[in-house]
Amino acid sequence: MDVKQHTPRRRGRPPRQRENLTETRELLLRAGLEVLTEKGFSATGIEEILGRVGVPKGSFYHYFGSKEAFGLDLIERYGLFFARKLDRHFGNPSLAPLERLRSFVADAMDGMARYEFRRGCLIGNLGQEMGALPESFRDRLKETFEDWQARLAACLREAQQAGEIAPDADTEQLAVVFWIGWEGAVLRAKLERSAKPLEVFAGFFFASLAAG
Amino acid sequence: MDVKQHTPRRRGRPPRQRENLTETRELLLRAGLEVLTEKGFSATGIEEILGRVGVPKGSFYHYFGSKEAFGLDLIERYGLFFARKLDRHFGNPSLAPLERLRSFVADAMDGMARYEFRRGCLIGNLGQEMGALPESFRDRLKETFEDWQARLAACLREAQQAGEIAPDADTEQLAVVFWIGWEGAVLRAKLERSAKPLEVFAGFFFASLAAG
DNA sequence: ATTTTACGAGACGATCGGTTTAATGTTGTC
DNA sequence: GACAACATTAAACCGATCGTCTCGTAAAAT
Repeated sequence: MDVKQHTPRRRGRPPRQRENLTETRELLLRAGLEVLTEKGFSATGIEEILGRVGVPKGSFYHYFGSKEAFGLDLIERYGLFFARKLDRHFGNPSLAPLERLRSFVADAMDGMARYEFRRGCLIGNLGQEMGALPESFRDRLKETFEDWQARLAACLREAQQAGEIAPDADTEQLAVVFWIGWEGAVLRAKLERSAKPLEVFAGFFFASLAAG
Repeated sequence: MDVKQHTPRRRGRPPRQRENLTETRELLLRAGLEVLTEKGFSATGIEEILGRVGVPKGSFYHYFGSKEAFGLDLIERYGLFFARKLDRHFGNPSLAPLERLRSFVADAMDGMARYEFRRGCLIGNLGQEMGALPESFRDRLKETFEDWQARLAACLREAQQAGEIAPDADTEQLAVVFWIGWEGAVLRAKLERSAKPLEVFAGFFFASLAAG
């Protein structure tokens, strides 16, 4: 032991650590998100994504190990993106807790309208497709929902402390219900190309909080 | 006018009118339903369906004009199958109206459990996939949802007349909400391979009816 | 018997899927 | 500047896809 461990000083070009690994790769992920939220995983070919950013096919496997790895990356990325969005709303101190949820709803409706209700939720899309997806996706998708649920549950607890919802309400369960219904509403909104389903579900949810 | 319309008596082998038109064709539709509720439309190849029933490829295009036509046929078929199921429950005179809805929920949960939560709802599946589907599917899917909604709304009206839910409740809207949330719950049930999401959503829905 | 139609069977072709390969470009160190 | 290591990509691979095509057989009319 104790071989000369003192920096073997490898020859040749060193791998780039950061930054530009966030260039082409970044573009691919961004384009992938756009297409997958619209068409799903199995229905989308890798070439469509490549084509959008003008990257040749051979390059894909330089940046990602496989389509599956690309998908997993996308899930994590989208999960974080969405979690930040939630935090932005749920952590807004200038609104009452329930108003924060309302502001998220309005924001999400806006987001869907911006793309004419063609793009949905990546996690919901892949969840539905799960029967045709690599099994490795399942846990990631579940975790993502659990993460979102936890963030919403925290917001609902605040609402409870503020007296906006009944003190005996099960905020944990309510958070679960919200995401179940919300994903259903996103699905319908995509189908009908309308914000109506989102409105209807959110309306029902808030009304139930008030009454229950 | 009034040409001799009296059965031109076509020559050749007549098409099998019934029964056996419910043979190969029927088998293909049945198998198609199984696969599509599990994997969706785009992820499923026609050969997998053929393979399941041991029918050679050439036969497919004898019975169906295209994969798209097959899908449309399947939608109609599933819509009717499900409508009959709804009628069976919602028309059950031995139960109070709301109990009828509960019995449907129990039945549907059973159905999903029977296949270990691998198969979902065809209409929901295709709705989510809409971004990658022939546009002809959209109207059929919407119509199917509207049909189910109407049937549920009728049941809810009966519940209202029976005093099970508030007299000022908007039964039409409630029916819409139910299917939005239910489809979301089916999605999650498939993802988690568990009946929990179905229970949770149904529980919330009924609680809201009681309170609201 | 012969025609006409229904149905079964599978090869075929064109295309497109994800993936691999080997070659080319690039940027460091020696 | 030479060369080693890394970055990038062109081109090919191979299997699967949907849909077509032809051909063979079955069955009922003429």
